[in-house]
Amino acid sequence: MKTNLNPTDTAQPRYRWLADILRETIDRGMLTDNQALPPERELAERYEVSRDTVRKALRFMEERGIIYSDHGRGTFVSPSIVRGTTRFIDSFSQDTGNRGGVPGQRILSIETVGASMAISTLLNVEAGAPLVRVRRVRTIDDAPVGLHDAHFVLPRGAKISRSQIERAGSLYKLLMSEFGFEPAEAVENLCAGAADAEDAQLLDIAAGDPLLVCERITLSDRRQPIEYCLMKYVSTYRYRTRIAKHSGGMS
Amino acid sequence: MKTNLNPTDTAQPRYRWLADILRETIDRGMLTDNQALPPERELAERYEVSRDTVRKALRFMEERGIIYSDHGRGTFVSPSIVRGTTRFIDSFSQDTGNRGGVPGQRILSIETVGASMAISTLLNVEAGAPLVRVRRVRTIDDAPVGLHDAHFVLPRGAKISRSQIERAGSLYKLLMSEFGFEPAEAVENLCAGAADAEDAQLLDIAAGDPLLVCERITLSDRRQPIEYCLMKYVSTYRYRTRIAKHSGGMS
DNA sequence: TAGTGGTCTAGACCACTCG
DNA sequence: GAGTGGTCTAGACCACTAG
Repeated sequence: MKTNLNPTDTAQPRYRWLADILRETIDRGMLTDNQALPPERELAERYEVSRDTVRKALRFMEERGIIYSDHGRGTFVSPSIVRGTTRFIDSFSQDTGNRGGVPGQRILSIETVGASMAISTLLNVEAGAPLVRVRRVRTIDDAPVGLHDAHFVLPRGAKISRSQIERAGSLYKLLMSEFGFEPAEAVENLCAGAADAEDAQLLDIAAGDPLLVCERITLSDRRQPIEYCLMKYVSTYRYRTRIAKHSGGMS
Repeated sequence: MKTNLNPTDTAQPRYRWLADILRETIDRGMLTDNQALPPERELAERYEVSRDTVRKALRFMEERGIIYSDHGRGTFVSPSIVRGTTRFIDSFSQDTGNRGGVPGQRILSIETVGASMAISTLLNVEAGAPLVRVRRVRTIDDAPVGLHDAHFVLPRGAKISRSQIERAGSLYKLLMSEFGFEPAEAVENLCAGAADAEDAQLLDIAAGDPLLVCERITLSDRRQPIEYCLMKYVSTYRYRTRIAKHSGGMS
């Protein structure tokens, strides 16, 4: 059985390899909205893997909103409205890219501040502990759409500079490559707000205009809070998300 | 092996039964934030199931933000900030209940309208096709917090009445029990908006005040769009969501 | 090195859908 | 009834983490 005809075998599990193949088939348009994929047993035979491995690939894709399976009927391609709606961390650049816009940023300030009571509690540090605060204007096609106000803990003595961020291309890439920052999960809290004078000036809108306010806490792989970010978006900005079925009584 | 000592065996799969047990252990506080669960092999032995079944239970819980597993380290209880943050359909009543508030509603109108171009496209019906439109004020502890404006297709000739909704307790329960409405997935689109005169009057705020605007399209099990709902929330309302790690290059 | 989760297999049987 | 996905098993081996 051990056919080593696995062309993309760069330390990648077989189910991921299969998922990539199926994903490409869909992306190429060979399979479109609500069309059925081949049955699991057929995929297993065709790609010379066990049915369990096929199922793992399918579940992997289902979690990402690419396909869905119905008991007794088959497995189908998710309609395009749904596909790609799953949110991931660092959503701004990704979302913007997905929608064909060019994401950009203007760094307003980088400073070390003492943690406020509110933020120190969230980040699980002592009030007054030194935090790095980075404020930025986010842009899409050079138009300002949002303000990001990020607070995070850096290793003692570590510093961060404007040119470093620009060189890395992204604040998060820099934090990950240089400071062991490894986001695993995040919790977001959205609400409506009104622009104050400063927001208005930076976003080129009027004071009092409505804003989408999003607070985020990012957790490390060990589930320690490592970042708090306050984001404010103008009313043209869209936050998309997908809600999967509540398959069971577990809240 | 077939130990039939499965106390909660009401047509429930074994992995769900195990998940329920583990979930209860956590809810009771026997296991708290970031504490390790017993190893998979031990759970398998203790509960007399295969390791694969244990893993299925753990993945089921992980999807719901209750636990997380780290390769080589173990499986741990998610911190409480994260637990219960996963969004499901019919989020309003659930969220409100979770946060200790009493969800309520005031039905403003129930009418049959012709589908607008925008909505007909989304719901995949012809422009002008008859749709049922239900407008409601949602309340928490009797205070108005949001407006829901739902549009959906009903079987030909079917009608819906205020008393029916009130009897069923929930619009969605009624749609599910009486009209074969079976939501499987939904896509939400959030942005900031400003209250117009009518919004303001209904929500007891001032015109121009910021609102959290949320559009939702609900899909059936066959992934046909069955409902469009426009929701507007006052600025004190919080929309919480969890973002899982982007585990892999698949967008 | 010991212990943990991650991947994979081959086969069995059940539950559901649809003609 | 034929075909589909869903559950479950028993065992093997790999990959990662930590003392």
